[in-house]
Amino acid sequence: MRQQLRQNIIGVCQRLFNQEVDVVLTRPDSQFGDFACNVALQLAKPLGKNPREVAQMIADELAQDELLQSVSVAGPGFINMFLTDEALLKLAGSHYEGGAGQTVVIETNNPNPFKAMHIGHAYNAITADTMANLLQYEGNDVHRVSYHGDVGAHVGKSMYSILEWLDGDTSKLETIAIDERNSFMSEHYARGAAAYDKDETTKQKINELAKQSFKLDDQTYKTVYEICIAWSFEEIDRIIDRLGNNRVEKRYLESQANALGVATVQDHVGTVFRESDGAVVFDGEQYGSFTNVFVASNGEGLYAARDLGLMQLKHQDFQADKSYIVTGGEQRDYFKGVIAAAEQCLPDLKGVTVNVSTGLVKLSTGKMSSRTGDVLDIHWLFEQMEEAVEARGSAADHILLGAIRYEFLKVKIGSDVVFDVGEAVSIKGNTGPYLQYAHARARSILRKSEIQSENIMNLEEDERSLVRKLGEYEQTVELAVSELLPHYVCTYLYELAQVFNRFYESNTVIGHEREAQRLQLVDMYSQTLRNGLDILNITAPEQM
RNA sequence: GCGCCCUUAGCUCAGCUGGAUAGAGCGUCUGACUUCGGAUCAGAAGGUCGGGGGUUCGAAUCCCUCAGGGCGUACCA
Repeated sequence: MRQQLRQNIIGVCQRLFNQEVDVVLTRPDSQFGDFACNVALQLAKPLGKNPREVAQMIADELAQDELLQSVSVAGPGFINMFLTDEALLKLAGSHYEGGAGQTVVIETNNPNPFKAMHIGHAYNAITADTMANLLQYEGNDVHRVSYHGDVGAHVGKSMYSILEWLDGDTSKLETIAIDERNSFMSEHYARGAAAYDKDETTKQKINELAKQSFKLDDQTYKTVYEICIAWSFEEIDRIIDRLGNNRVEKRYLESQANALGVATVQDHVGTVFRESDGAVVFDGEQYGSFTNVFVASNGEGLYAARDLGLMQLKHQDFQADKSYIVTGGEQRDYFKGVIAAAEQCLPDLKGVTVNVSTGLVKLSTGKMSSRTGDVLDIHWLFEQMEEAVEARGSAADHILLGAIRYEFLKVKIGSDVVFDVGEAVSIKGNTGPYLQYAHARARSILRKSEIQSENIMNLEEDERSLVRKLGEYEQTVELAVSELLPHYVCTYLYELAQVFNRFYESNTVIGHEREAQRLQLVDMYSQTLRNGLDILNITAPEQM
């Protein structure tokens, strides 16, 4: 429908001026029209004509178009178009059709075991999972995976503290209740991290324990390590579920990726990599990165080498056309280097891996997630949200979820998120619960009416503005999908709900002479709302 | 030092590949309720789009420069 109009305009320009133009239909202020385009401004220069004159010529031709009710020229040479009611209704009823049909892998969460999940992890997981939804909407075969650091320095730190606490008696672990495990782990990590900086002997000891995470050749170590890993993954699954995310179909571990990554690096020393002070490094400067160590001078693989291994594991499993890795912005330059190195070692993977970087999560109270403070523990967030939701008289889990998810998703990926608990659950303004309430309200009207809806044909003024907004949905989803940015959907849904609430404020549905027709509008509206919320994995409730 | 990112209303953010009077929410002030669910709606105040140049018919958007902030810069992940 939109494409048809676009083609018609291209056709007109072709006929009139014999010019190939790229027509972009924009949505102007509603006073101007349903669509606008600026082709006349583009054409004026090559044609050597006055833009308004060109616009008028095009407009005169377009006036014949059966999709259009009226066409006018305004400003410097904009062509403004109003659709016929029929065309507008058709547009409102159309759905975004994808069609990419590629195979895609995306990491939708990657918290490390032995550490507590914090708000940053939640943000990352929600963002990535919603991106995965968008990729599915596009028609791709999407595989959600995760990747976790089960080896290395942080494991050494945790193990140091835990082993010291156990003092040889591994059965002490059984005394830790399920809901205490998360804080148990984070406390020991914090203690180990503190000990690491204390003195040289402890540091050596922890480094040794970190090494053991690769080998697991000590029986006590192995037993404790495996229990803690299991706890961590149970906890991660619980939190992922609670956040409303989809589970992953495959979980990758750094320990699995390590050997393959190191071998790949060793195979390319002298060509892609070079040796320096006994370590193997990649010079990433020309790729916007920096010189980065892939294999340490002691021969052990580092994070970068493991990423190289991981890319190959994913490729073996899925042969994906695209592979998305969603991380914090601080890893942006790092990934430029790793991806450049990977493409040189593994030509099959050229153009496959994409790193999407998110911003930091800050709290409105001013504390930042990079701090080690436990106030940013994910459970703390849940508690805060629960309290706030209950204080407003609604304790439903899906409202809490809608509030959290929407608060994260409404900001553009890449900019920092300032998370304000009070605002997120306020149920007023641009929030998840506002949209959920809007949906419940619309459904309530549909339940309450006792007559059948009828096809609406011509539109009254207020009805028209609602239908116009509904007609923007398909374009919005297309934009969100093509740029992989969920916030477009959020912004649109909020505006849609506002438009409806305005309509509803001054137009009755039930009992009105146009009740049957308006019921159809309410139905279209509630479905659009639900479809949009589905993309965000936010429940559209029947009532609240 | 070098590199990347950011700077829009008091606060938190949008602003669609440069386009028409720069838009929302929160907060503040003023209104609308025997409510088809007021968890709503209407209105007001509030902006030299960090500063300065440039390109263009036209710049919050592109280029240069300066200031301020964040992140990254070799064996952490």
